[in-house]
Parts: sequence; structure tokens; C-alpha cells
Amino acid sequence: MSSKPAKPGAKSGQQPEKSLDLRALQRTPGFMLRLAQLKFFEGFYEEFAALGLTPATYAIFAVIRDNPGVPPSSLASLLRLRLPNLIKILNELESSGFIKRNRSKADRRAVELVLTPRGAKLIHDGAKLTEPYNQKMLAPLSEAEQRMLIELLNRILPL
Amino acid sequence: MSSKPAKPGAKSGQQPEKSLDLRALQRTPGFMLRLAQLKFFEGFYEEFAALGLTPATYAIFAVIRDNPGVPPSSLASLLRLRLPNLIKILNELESSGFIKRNRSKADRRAVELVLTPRGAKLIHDGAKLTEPYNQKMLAPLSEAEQRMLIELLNRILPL
DNA sequence: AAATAATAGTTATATTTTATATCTATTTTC
DNA sequence: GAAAATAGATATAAAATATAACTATTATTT
Repeated sequence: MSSKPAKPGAKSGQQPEKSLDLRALQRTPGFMLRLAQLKFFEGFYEEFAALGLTPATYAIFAVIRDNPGVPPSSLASLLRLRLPNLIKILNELESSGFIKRNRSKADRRAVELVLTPRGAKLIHDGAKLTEPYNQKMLAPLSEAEQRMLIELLNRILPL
Repeated sequence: MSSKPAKPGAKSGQQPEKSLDLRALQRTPGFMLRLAQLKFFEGFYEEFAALGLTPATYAIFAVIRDNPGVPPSSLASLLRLRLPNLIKILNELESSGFIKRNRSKADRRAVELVLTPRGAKLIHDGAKLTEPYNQKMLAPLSEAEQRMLIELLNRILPL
């Protein structure tokens, strides 16, 4: 919804620092991963701002969509969030009518999370923005390279 | 390459995340990048705890080492830190005797950052841990794949 | 050359994010 | 059936990050 400001350079924009020797950091995967993540998150906020989705809520919706009834504790450990912090988000999502908490019949301590129709529509709309967004973030890479990147990331992660 | 996670709704909660369908997130680069970054940072803190280095201070030391006289503003924009937050770190590093601030002769507003001998030794010691640390983090990848990952990250970043 | 604006660095503070400690209700173990 | 354990939730603390405002110097305007 926002147009691009035409003037570069004045603020802390992304003007590459040309004259510095950054080769050490460029060969440091942890540093490059951090920069990449920042880039993706900033881009995400721009792209999904209209829907009100954040990286966290997008992931939450996607997991509940594909795993209806998933409990908060699983969701938290999967997304690497502390349970209390996730609970806060779930409270907002429920009071906004996007998700519903059902008490498990089998174990009444447990909660089963499901999407409401409204939540299902939101993640469905969000999913339509996903392809162009990823394409934009990964623009410098060919299709094969994009698949390669994803595969390499999956290989180093214990998911 | 695409194996198939079984099914969503297994009730008996003995394996937290294993029975979940996470394919959507696994194909989401932004999410995988976040997980990867968390993994690298956690591993970093373990590996470099003895030296007292954090990912941020490691990067700061490396840049000053390779670019003596670099000003705080360049450092901040490069590391994607806000200047006031960087200043706080620089204050600690200087009062601990790892760096020194020199006023520029040409422009006396400007500060030129340099390592003290003690700072140089610290990053030198840190650099010796870097290879084994990266190797551990990237263990599931071959040498060629590790180089490929770094190259792909560099290509998508405007550094 | 004096006034004005702009820049680099810094300090102080607010906001946001993330982690810890505690509580209730249930279930499990002994 | 008492004690321990579990799932979720609330309250709060700590840490990370962002904004506002100040000083000193340099650049620009007139």
C-alpha cells in the first residue's frame, strides 16, 4: 500500500557499503543468514501488511490449517516460541475470530486449535501472496537455485 | 527428495512434532531462514561463550579488524543495527579495552574505530573457533554444498 | 562573516520482543 | 488417595530494538 520513497541514502537504507572489506562476514554463514532473515521479514511486512499478517501469525495459521487440532505446546516448540508468548498471540487471534480453541475430549487439559472460516479465508488470501513474495525475495536466483537453497536449509535443520 | 510426512491428527501425544504436516513451512524460505538463524545463534553462544563473544561483537570485531578506522555509522548500517544500539556495545567494548575511538583529523565529528592489541587477540582467538563451529552447524552438507549455500545467500543479499 | 542547516556521535527513553515464575485444572504415578 | 507431572494460561521480568533529543563540528546560505 505504500509507494517507494524516491530518495536513497539519507537514512539507514540498504545502500551497500562499497568501500569496506566485508569478505570475512560474507563467508560467515551465521551472519549472512541473519541478514537474509531480516530481508525476508522486512519484505514480508510490506507484502502482507494489508492482510495484517506477520511472519509469526502466517506460520501459526499454516500449521493449524494443515494440522487441525494441533495443541499450543506443539505449535510453540515447532515455531521455536515460548508457550506464554504464543498464548498471547493465540488470545488475539481467537478474540479476533480467526481461530478457535476446543477442549480435548480425551484429555481436558489439552487444547485443540482449529481455524474458523474467517481464519481459513485469511490464510487462503495470504497464500496467494506467498508466491510473488518469495519470487521477489529470491529474484537473483534461478528456479533451480531457489529449490537448491530451500533444500540446503532443510538439510541443516532438525525439522 | 520429497518424502511424505504421514498424517495430521494423531491423537496420542507422544511425539510432539513428528506427526505434523510441516511441508508448507518447509517450502517457505523466510521461515526456514529464521530457524536456521536461531540454530546458528544458539550454537554460537555455546561455542564462543568462553571468549565472551556474541554474534554481534564477533561481527563488529571482524569489520574493524579488516577496516581499521571504520566509523560507527558505517558499522551500524552494515550490521543492520541502529546507531544508538551499536554505541552502547561500543561503549562496553571500549571500556573493556578491546577497541579504541580516535577522533578523525579531517572531520572532528567523526570517530575512527580501531582494535587494541587486546581486541585483536580476542578476534584472533575467536577466528580459530570459527571453522569448527561452522563445520558443526553445516555438518549435514558436503563441502561443495556448504560453498553453494554461502554463494546463494550472498547472491540474494545486497551487500 | 553570521546565520542556518546538516552531519556524526551520543545519551536518554520508549517500545517491542522474548524469557522466567507462578497459578489452575486436570491427569498420571505410586 | 496423596504426590508428582502435564497442558495451558496469567503476570511479570529481562533483553532487544526503536525513537527523540542533545552536543559538537562541518557545510551551506545569504
